[in-house]
Amino acid sequence: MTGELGRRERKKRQTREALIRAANRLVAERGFDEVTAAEIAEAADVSPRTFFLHFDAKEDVLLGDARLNTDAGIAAIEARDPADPPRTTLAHAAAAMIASAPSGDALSWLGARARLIFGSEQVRARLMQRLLAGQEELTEALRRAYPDLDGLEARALVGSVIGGATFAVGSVVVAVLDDGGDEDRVRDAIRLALQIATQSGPPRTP
Amino acid sequence: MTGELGRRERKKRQTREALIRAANRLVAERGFDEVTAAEIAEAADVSPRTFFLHFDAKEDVLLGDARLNTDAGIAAIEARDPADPPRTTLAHAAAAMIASAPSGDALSWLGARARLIFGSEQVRARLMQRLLAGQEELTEALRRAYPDLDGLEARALVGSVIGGATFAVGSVVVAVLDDGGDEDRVRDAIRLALQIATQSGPPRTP
DNA sequence: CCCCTAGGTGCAGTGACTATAACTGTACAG
DNA sequence: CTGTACAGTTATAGTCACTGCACCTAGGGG
Repeated sequence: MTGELGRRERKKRQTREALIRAANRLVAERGFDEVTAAEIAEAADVSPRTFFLHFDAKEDVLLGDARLNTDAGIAAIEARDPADPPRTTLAHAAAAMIASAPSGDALSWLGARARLIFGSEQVRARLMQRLLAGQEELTEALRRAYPDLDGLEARALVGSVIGGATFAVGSVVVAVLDDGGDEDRVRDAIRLALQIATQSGPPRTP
Repeated sequence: MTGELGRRERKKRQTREALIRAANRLVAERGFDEVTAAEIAEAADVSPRTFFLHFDAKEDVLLGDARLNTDAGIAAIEARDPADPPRTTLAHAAAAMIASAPSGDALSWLGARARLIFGSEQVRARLMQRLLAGQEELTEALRRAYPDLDGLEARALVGSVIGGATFAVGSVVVAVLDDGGDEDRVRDAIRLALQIATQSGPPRTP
């Protein structure tokens, strides 16, 4: 067992990569709805059945690994500044989840793929669903970090911050893309949305 | 043309009501995934095709009218207290949207149907998707109410508050239902989640 | 060299959703 | 009262996402 991967594992990855590459190309050319899963498989030169052995849903081929988002969020919670209140910690977690990328600069990755991900209502919805699914684990992580927190309160906090950040980012990205915005403007918009979503609160207290 | 509806319209409503009743009964008995759209149509004594003429998706038969949610939110924004900042106004809108009911006491209605709506991941996801779809109109309403607000900022604010409230409520409702909670506990949990989601904000400034 | 296993394949099936064309009762004009 | 336009419904026949199953083949361990 060295760090190297066996031939089997390498071939599996090749197949997966081929599917991702084919999907990105076809969807960029024709749009998500105009491409069938079978076509993606065909373009990657594998059987249609194989597509669904690698991805749980057609949308997932554009979204990377779901664990990645959740793990990034959990890591951010565990790396919290002990002085921060839960909401602030969660704000960092939300930013980490939304920007989590396979490698390299996260916001660049997201900016470049924003058109693919947010260009279809279905893919957007699937992304939301996946972030939602990760909430349970995030709540556990938050309660570990703040043992005094009530269970329902923790859930509400996690949902509030994660959901808020996700919707805020989704909304501005779609708007910028509809306006013909390029990768840079998408990145700036994401930053703005995260800032607004996580600063929160009425200015002072009237 | 009095306030009365013609026979045609009445029959259409009867069909729709029959579908909703059949769906509620079957789903309560067997769960959302174990009921096909064709079965609901059969139980309502209409053709499967008719089902999809009344509802865009199988999930929608449990969710009422999408316009209802959006309109309730817009109404809340238009009825704002001029002294409130945008975020506070949006908090009211979010509460109105989530609790909007066909008639009568909203939270009771939601509490009673929570098991049906939040009992299936698919239905939950569809609800989120619909709330998301209404964001554009809410943003317009918000900008009408606060003309100085920047477009992207308005979007981020709407997404942040609506998404936050939705995820928070969804999360706690599922938790309470999983715990075997009854209608009353669901109502209380919704109230708590809305409060946490809309109070927001780290104590002061970082 | 052999055997077990995991990735991949082919096939047949389920179920959501749709396009199309036809049918039926209602409304309404004349 | 009658002809006609049209909305709601229907039957038919799809398309497409996704799944279960039996099978094949190649990797990798012994």
